[in-house]
Amino acid sequence: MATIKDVAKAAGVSLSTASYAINGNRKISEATRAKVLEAAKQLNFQKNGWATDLKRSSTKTIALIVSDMSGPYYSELIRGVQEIAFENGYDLIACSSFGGNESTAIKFLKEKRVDGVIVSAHNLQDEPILESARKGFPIVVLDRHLKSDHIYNVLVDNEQGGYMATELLIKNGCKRIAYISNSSSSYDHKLRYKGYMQALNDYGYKSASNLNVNGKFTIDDGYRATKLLIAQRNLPDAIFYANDEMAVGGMQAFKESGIRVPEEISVIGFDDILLAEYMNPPLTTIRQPKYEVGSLAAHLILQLLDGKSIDHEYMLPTELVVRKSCLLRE
Amino acid sequence: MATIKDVAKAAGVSLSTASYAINGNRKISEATRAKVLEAAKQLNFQKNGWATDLKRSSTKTIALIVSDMSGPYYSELIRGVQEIAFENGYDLIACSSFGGNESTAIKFLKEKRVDGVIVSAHNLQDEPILESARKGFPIVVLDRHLKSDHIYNVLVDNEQGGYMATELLIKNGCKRIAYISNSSSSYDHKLRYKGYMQALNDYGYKSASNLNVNGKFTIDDGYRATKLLIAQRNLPDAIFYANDEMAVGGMQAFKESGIRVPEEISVIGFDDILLAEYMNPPLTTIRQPKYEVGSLAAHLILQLLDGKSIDHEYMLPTELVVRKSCLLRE
DNA sequence: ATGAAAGCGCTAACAG
DNA sequence: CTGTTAGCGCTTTCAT
Repeated sequence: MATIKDVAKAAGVSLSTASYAINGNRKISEATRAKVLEAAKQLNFQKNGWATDLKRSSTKTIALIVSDMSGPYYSELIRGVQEIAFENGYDLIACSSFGGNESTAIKFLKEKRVDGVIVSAHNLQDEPILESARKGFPIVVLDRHLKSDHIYNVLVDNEQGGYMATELLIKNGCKRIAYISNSSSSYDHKLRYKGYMQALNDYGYKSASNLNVNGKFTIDDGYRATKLLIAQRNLPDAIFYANDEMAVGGMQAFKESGIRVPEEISVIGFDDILLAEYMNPPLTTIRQPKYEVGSLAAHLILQLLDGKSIDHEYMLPTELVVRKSCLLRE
Repeated sequence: MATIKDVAKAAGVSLSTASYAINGNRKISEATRAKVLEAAKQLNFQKNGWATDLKRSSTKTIALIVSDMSGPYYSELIRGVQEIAFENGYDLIACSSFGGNESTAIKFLKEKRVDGVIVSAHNLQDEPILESARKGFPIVVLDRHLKSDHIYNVLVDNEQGGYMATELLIKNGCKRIAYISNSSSSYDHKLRYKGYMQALNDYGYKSASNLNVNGKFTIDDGYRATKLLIAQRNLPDAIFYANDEMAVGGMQAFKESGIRVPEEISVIGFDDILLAEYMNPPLTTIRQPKYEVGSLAAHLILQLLDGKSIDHEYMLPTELVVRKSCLLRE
């Protein structure tokens, strides 16, 4: 691949002249510029942006690390980050933490210099993140609580959400309310569970059943967990799933078994993914302000890059979205 | 931020020794290594991976460019690329072409050196892609036909898909079949349309109506286009939407207007996004082999990077997925 | 086993 | 207006 050196040689000018010409610096004469540009075209020259960044000591790009670039969950979040970054002349690149400590994510945290990083990946441990935080390299973490000088937290009030979900079920007249989650519960899921227990407690109920399956909060995991529950033949009258994807899987399982939602069992999810609205029946759920989380995170990074000093913790509320998957019993 | 230079100084060794120690080269004595590592820890040293890449002339990462990182469409595709890349020790980063010629995408094509690029973004013009193609920098394009020495195409047989969709409708007994798409039709959408017209022709039908809305193939655009069609009060008995998202919007419009799908009107989409299966009624559609496209693209990049010489064009078939949104009329 | 020095591709301060 | 030169942070050959 041709370098700027080759271009300079071909055009018969010095390195710097070539550089100036290519970057449109005005002190180069039209004639020379044309010569250089022509040579560049001939050689099919493309500049190596990382070399530029190296020189400039800034990449003008921020990285977003997600646990699964391909999941339905991240859509809105990404949009939030994207828009803010773009408006401010920053690039956004996303990479996944698929592969754990060997993952691209870790490399971006530790090696590939970007100006800032937003981390939303529960399958990443705390240490690599903590170790990566350093002055001049702002990190915003989204789904966990991490305290460190150079780490900032954007949190969603999962506990409140869990509480609201459970309370709705209770007020609807459900007596036996189960919670289905994942055994390797992440920070936010633990809080949802806490909210669930709190509500139960406040109203003098106790947990009907509390199923933790191994898995990754996917549709499939929800399906399997629910099948298990059905097989045990002692169905509660409502289930609070730790997230929408699991709820979707659950509803599928119920449909297959001829159990009607919400007539026979109420279902509530968490997140409000796109799918939720289109389910049959439409899924009642707790909405996370995903777009807001994303754009806030981007804003914070930008402010930090700007040398501003800001709070270390931000908490955003959740919102109950009532649709048709929960029955009002009398 | 501390550099390796600082570490070397702090440890009282030379630059090269520090580098060797940090990279685990065995010719460094245990004592020195320990000293260096200690200094690195003290200074919170993190190496700059781009500098390494610059030196090594390889980044071991491939970039995936998509038109909308946040859309529901790309999930499977990304997974396909991700898995293959990861298995082969490559990193994957995704960036969006949001912002057109100023976008991060263009920078990755032209400036930020990665080892290879996969492009799936209809909102990017041909030129920047063509201009970026050069020896030793493989580009695989997914949603368009682009001929150039260093560009490789992975295509899905959209025409066949369009044909199958239309044929199903015809065989189901629909007489008046409309096609709803986007005016700025991209390459693959044109082919879908061609398949549609071909089928109509083969069976001696003609197009009932052919609505092109301005927009971006989103749920919302489908909704608006359908509302328009409804307002015109001369509904066809089947609609072939250019993609699932538009079909979803269409079904929403029908529901609001009290028009029953499929009893009063049959609906078919294209892509088979996650949502399709969960619609009410479940959406009949044409499946694109998204995962396969992604993994094939990744494989190609890897082979090219390996110096192998391969075909320039690959065509994958589509598949009809019959669900409940099309009525069998007699 | 360790260090000096060249160089990856680029920019920019300085001199002319 | 153009060229010389130092240097961004790192690896690696070659000497010692």
